[in-house]
Parts: sequence; structure tokens; C-alpha cells
Amino acid sequence: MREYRPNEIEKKWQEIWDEKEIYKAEIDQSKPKFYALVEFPYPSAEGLHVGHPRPYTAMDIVARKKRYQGYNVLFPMGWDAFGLPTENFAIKNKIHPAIVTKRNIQRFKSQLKSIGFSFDWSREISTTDPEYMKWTQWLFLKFYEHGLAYKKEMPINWCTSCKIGLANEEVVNNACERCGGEVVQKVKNQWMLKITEYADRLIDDLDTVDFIDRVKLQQTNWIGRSNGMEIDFQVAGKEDKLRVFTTRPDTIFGSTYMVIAVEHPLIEKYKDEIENFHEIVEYRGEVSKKSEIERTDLSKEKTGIEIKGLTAINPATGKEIPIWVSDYVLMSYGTGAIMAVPGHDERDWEFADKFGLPIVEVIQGGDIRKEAYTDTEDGILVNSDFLNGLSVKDAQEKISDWLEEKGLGQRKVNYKLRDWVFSRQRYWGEPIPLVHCDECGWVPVPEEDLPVLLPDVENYEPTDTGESPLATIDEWVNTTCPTCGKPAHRETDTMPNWAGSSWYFLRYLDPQNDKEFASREAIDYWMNVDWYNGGMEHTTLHLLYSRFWHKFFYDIGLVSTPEPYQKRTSHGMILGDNNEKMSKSRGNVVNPDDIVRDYGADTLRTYEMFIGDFEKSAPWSENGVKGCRRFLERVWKLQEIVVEGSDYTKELESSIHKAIKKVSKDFDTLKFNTGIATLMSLSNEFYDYGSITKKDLETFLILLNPVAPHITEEIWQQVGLEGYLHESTWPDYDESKTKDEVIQMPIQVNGKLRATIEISVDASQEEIKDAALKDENVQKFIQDKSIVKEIFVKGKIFNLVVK
RNA sequence: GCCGGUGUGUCGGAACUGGAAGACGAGACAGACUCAAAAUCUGUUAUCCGCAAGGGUGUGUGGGUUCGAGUCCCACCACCGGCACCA
Repeated sequence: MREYRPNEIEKKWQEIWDEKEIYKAEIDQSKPKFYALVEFPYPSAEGLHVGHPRPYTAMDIVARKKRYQGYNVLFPMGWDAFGLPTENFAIKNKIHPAIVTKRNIQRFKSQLKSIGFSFDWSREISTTDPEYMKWTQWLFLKFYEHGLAYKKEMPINWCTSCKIGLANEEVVNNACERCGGEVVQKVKNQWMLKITEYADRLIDDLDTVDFIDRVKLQQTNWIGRSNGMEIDFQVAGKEDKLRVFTTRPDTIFGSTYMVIAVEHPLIEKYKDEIENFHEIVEYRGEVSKKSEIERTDLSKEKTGIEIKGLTAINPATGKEIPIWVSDYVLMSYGTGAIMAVPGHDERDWEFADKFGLPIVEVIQGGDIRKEAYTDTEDGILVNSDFLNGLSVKDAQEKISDWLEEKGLGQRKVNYKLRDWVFSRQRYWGEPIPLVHCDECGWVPVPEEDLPVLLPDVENYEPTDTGESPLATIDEWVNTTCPTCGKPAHRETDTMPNWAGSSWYFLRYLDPQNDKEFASREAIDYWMNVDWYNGGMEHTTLHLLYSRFWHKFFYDIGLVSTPEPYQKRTSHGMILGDNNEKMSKSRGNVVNPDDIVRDYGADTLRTYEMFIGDFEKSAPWSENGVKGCRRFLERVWKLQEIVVEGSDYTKELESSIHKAIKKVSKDFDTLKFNTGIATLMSLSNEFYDYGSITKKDLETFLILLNPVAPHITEEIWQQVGLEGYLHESTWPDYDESKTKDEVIQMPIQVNGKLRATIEISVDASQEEIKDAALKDENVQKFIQDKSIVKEIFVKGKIFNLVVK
């Protein structure tokens, strides 16, 4: 027998698989289909790190197993290649981002190939390819045509020193990451996508898909649906009304003041009448430096200013109340104004307490002198006129009816979810394919002119007016109106990187199609994605965005299903060996190339799956890698003890059936670590027994193959098993053979283990009791006490309760 | 801060639906092989008391439910992911 040399055999088998095109997926109506999807990577300059292969290996195992079970599997891979780091690298090194991207993709691809994933490379896509961009732009225009893309004034991060717009990530402690300059919020007119129109369906349709609970919960909470009322408060002596949203209209009699966001339009409108306008502008300046997280921090010291010269009328009490501004009220949630009820809202209570505003109790049960009373279960209304004596629930109904009858408010569903800011003032993204004409307004670029390509520019940095670098290229910006032919100019904002990743799973179905984004036949055959695995960090953005896009496509008849993904799971991160997130700056990055070179791809794959619970993060350990290599060496050496004969080894029969059952189940439920542990134990049993029949080896190799595809295929060939392993089928097991006839039954006295007895699995309670009472140790603990209760769980436990 | 999650030997982790805590792997220790080391093989390994049989303690902390809790409930602590222009 030869030595185990992974580098040789891995290369050999990768070439054979490539040549035979066994992972190429074609539409085949005679087989059930299975679409397995992993999140496509962003090809960074650093190359792959060992975190990448974890989800890829997991889904590779699923894909390979499904093929053995007779499914027609689609398992594609591509590149989410637009992005800031590439652009920044290009700026710094004066090199075109397209060149950087191409280089990075080549690197990533060769790294992935060396690990032996069963991707169908014939379907490889990159979001930056013109043929791909064309359809991203085309799909964006569908949103525009259906009124779901619109322009709105939105704040961007503005570095006062570089005079350019910054991404959130480039803002560190309110300062510019590059120059350290001060960052403020500056308003800019931007393209928005109306995701809020789909808020209800994005929540409700979660019931129709198989996502892990924490993903569903997090999406639901992110969308943040709440039922309440919009209520109008008259601004005293003025035409205007201040509209607020509240989920607690029942507490309206306790509303003793109002708070509006610093950005609220009322402030500008009445600037001449606001006595302390200066002071408010100054405060607004301070607030513009804060992030939303800082603004809404519950534990921070409250700040705010009373607007002098404007007051409002509480529609329930008819009393005049002051209006304040404070940073904790956001223009982006609700109406940008709140009715403050300090007696029954924690934040309002602290605010009122600090500024000496009146606190009125309207729900009995707490002590509002000490803290806000927020209980909605048992509270009874007081100091609330016609609501007095009602429960919170009844009061909510009554006041809502009353306000609606009087025309002072209406019931309203509100969401935390906000519309999606779709504009970026960046170079490395898809140009938004719209042209502005003074006569015709915004006009879509006609389909035959797509894609709108990026022009070459000298400088990739955003401009000092806050516009995209494209704005400086006159010959690109200046064009003619597709409708009237008069001079017009192109939109210079580009799309966020989320655009390409919002529909890539559809392009995989038909990646070379130059007539459509994907053919209907391909969509109908392959969709939905049967299993999509990705990081938890994408739950509320990418995963929600792509569901939104797909739902819209469904509505306009482009796709045949209302949800894109049938099942969604999530993996944990791989940390450095110091238990911290892998990063260049921490110096704890492990490159998979080194592991493949020193130990082999199969060892890398086995270790990544054995490292721990797939759904949790786990620190890298070189010793753990060695352990997995040791296991594969032992598997290799099974060749030394293999014996002829196609019969099962009777003595190990039960272990083999149990292993088939356990491994099959574990691979379907992401329990790869225990699946591999089962195979380790089984191989140990073969060694303990001293030999393994060809038939048992065959079963063992198929079970291990999805994890370690190269070594198993090689051993298969070496020992002369029939055909190729990749042509075989997944083994079945016999349920009756997985059951033990004799078991070790734990005997407890008062819940503590005192003995174990070996007994038939079918033994009755009486038989077990007799045997238990014969045990010396059990007797010792019973002695003269009397048995008051017996607890018997068949096959599990027998417990005697004594007194 | 808000939303979601996690916490078990020296380390990674295992434990079905509330039923023997620590599978499997790593590390360590001891032994075999070797001039020696590495590799490999064998054994031991939660902790405390005990020669042993056996017993006490033990799953982040404090409480509770139960014959029985890592698992369920309440309160708290620590850490991780996300917070809308990183991907």
C-alpha cells in the first residue's frame, strides 16, 4: 500500500471530475431537482481565509449527498464583486477597479478549486460583468416603472475636511477614517426603493418558509410592525397640526408635552416666530454629529430644548402643552414627532424628570414619582375623563374610536423598517440607468441601450460637491433624452452592492441568456432555492432585500414563486486561535492554501466540519487540524485490514446500521461534527475488530465521501470496488438493526444514580424492580426507608423515591 | 442602548422530546517501538475524599418548578452578531 499523499490524489480527482463534468447541472424533468445555494463571496484582495470554506463545505456535503440520493442538484458559485474595498484599493494604487476585481476573482477561484467543491463552474457569474449588470439595471427599471423607485432628501455622512461623502463604515467615532476630520450629516437627494410597501408580506410570508427561528424573529423585529394611532395635535393659534404616531393612545390624557425631531420641517417653517431659533439650530448642529445608535441610547443623559413661541393643544384634554426638540426622536421613524407621556414611558419620564415637566398618572398601579409605570396588563385608567376605570385594552379601543369619530386621528400600522436608500456617490457600482431631461423629467434608458457601462475616469474618489466621480465626466453625463431627443444628463449615482446580490440566485439558473435575465423554463424548473445557507450578519439586509426583490418580480409576473428561498440556515464564524475575529490587523488570519498544502483539502474540509457546532462560532486550532489528518490516515490504512467478501461483518452490523442512520440524519441537520464523530468511532471499531469486509468499507467510504471526497474516491479505486464512488448511491439502513436488545438500565434512588443493571430492553417494570432491589448499593440507600413512588421510563430509567 | 444569539473538563465540543453530564477530537501524563527524536500503537485523564468498594461536588451567577434540570421558569452577569452607505 502506498503512502497517503493528499496533494497528488486531490489534484488527480479534481481533474477527473472536471473532465467528466459530473457537477454540471442540466434541466432534467425525470429527476427531482435540488437547488443548494451558498452566499457568493466578495473577492477581496486578501484572498480566501478559513472562514469561507465552512459554509461551502457544509453545502457541498448536502449537495453531494443529494446527488447520491438521486436528485438533480444545482450548486453554483459566483462573485459579489462591486464594493468599497476594491474601490479604495483602486484609488490608493491608481489602478482600475475592474483590473483589481479580475485579479481577485482569479485568486479566489483557484483557491476554491483546490478545496474540491462540487460547484457547477459553468454557471459562474460576477455582478460586475456587463452582461450581468445589464439585467441588474433592467430589473431596477422595473421598480422605477412600477413606482417603487423614487427620489427623496436623505442625509449622507459628510467629511467636512475631505469634502466627500462617506460610508458608515468609514466613519469612526464621528470622524473620517482617512483624514480624521469631523463628519456631519448632509442632506442629499437620493434614489429610494419602497421596501416598506412589502413590509406586511415580508413578515407574514415567513410562515410559508423553513427558516431557522432566529432568522425569522430577527427579520420580524427589524420590520417592527406595530399597531397604533396617528393623532393630530393642533399647533396653538396656527393652521398647522403636529401629527404623532403612538402605540398607546389610551395614555393621551397623560401627555403633558410634545417632542419633535431636530429635523422636523415645523422648525424651519416657524423660524421667525421661534424665540430661541438660534439655540435650536446650534443644538441641531450637535445632533447631526451623532449616530442614530447614540441618539436613541436609552441609558444616556437626556438632552433637549424647549421651542419657545410654539405650543400645541392636547386634543383630549384641550390643554396647551409645550413643544420640545430632542435627539431621541428620529425623523425616520413614525412622523418625527411624539406625544410625551412621562408617567408611562421610561424615556419620557427621564426627560420630564430632568427638565421639570409635569408627570401625570393616567394608569393606576405604579408609583410615577419614582419611575414610569409601563404595565399594560393589569393597569386601570385614571385622570382620563371618560376612560377612567377602564382596562388599558378597553381604553385603547374607546379612545381610538373617539379620536376617529372626531376626526382627530386614525388607526395606523407603523413599521420600524424604512425605505431603502439605493443611491451611492461612488464609482464602483452599477450606474443607475436613468436620464434626466428638463422637458420629460426622469426617463429610463431603453432596454436596447443597456447596460449603461462605467466610463473610465482619472479619479475614483467622490467629488467635493458630494456627487459621484461619474459627475465629472462630461462626455458620459451629457446625453440625449431617449423620449424627446433633446440634451439631457445621466444620473451619476450608482447602486449599492446589494443590488447585484438581490437576484443572483435567478441568474445562476440561466447565466448565459442574452435575451432575458433568465428563461421562464429555467425559473419554473429550478426555483425555489431549496436550501440557502449564509451568515447571520446578512439576515436583515441582504436576506430581506432579496426577498423583497423576488416578491416584486412575482407580482409583475417575472418569477413563479412568491418566496425565493425555501429553507435558510446560518453558520457560525471561524475565529482566530486567540478566540478573536480573524483580521489582518489582529494578525490571526489562517490561509486555507497553507492547510491544503500541508495537510490536504480533505483534512481542511474534515476539520472545518468537525471544529464544532456548525451554527456557532469556533476558534481555529492547528492541533485540531492534525487530529483530522490523523483520522484520515487511519481511514487510508483501512486498506491494510480489508478482507475479501461482499458480506457484511455480522459482529459490527448493528454499528454500521446505526452509523448510516446517524450520519444521514446529521448531514441533513447541519450536525456535521457529530456525524464525523460517528464515523471516527466506527473506524475505531473496525480496528478493534481487526478487519473490514469490502462491503463494509464501501458503506463507510460513501458515508465519508461528502466530507472527504478525494481520499474516499482514491481508496475505492485502490481496493478495486466497482466503478467510481461518485457513481454510487447512498446506503440504506434497517431500522430494526439499529435497536439494541440488551441495555444498561440506570437505577436511581431519589433521583441519584446508585446502580446500573444489564437487562432486556423489553423488561417490565416489575422485572427491573426485582433486579434493582437485589443490588447491594441500591439496598444500602433504601435500608429501612419505605418506597413511596416508582418512576419508570421504558428503556431510559428506573427511579425509586424513598422516605 | 435596542433586536437576535451564546455560556458545559486544560481546550474544541457531545447529551434524543426533562431521564447515566463530558461521546468524538485535541492536549497532558505513563508505557511500547527507537541509539534518540518524530511518527505510530496501548493505557490513564472533570474535581475532591478513599487502598478499594464507593461517596461528595460539578454545565456563567442567584433563585424556582420537578421523583429527576445543561435542558423548563424568573432575575442577573459576561461575551458574540446586527443596527439600515462594510460585505
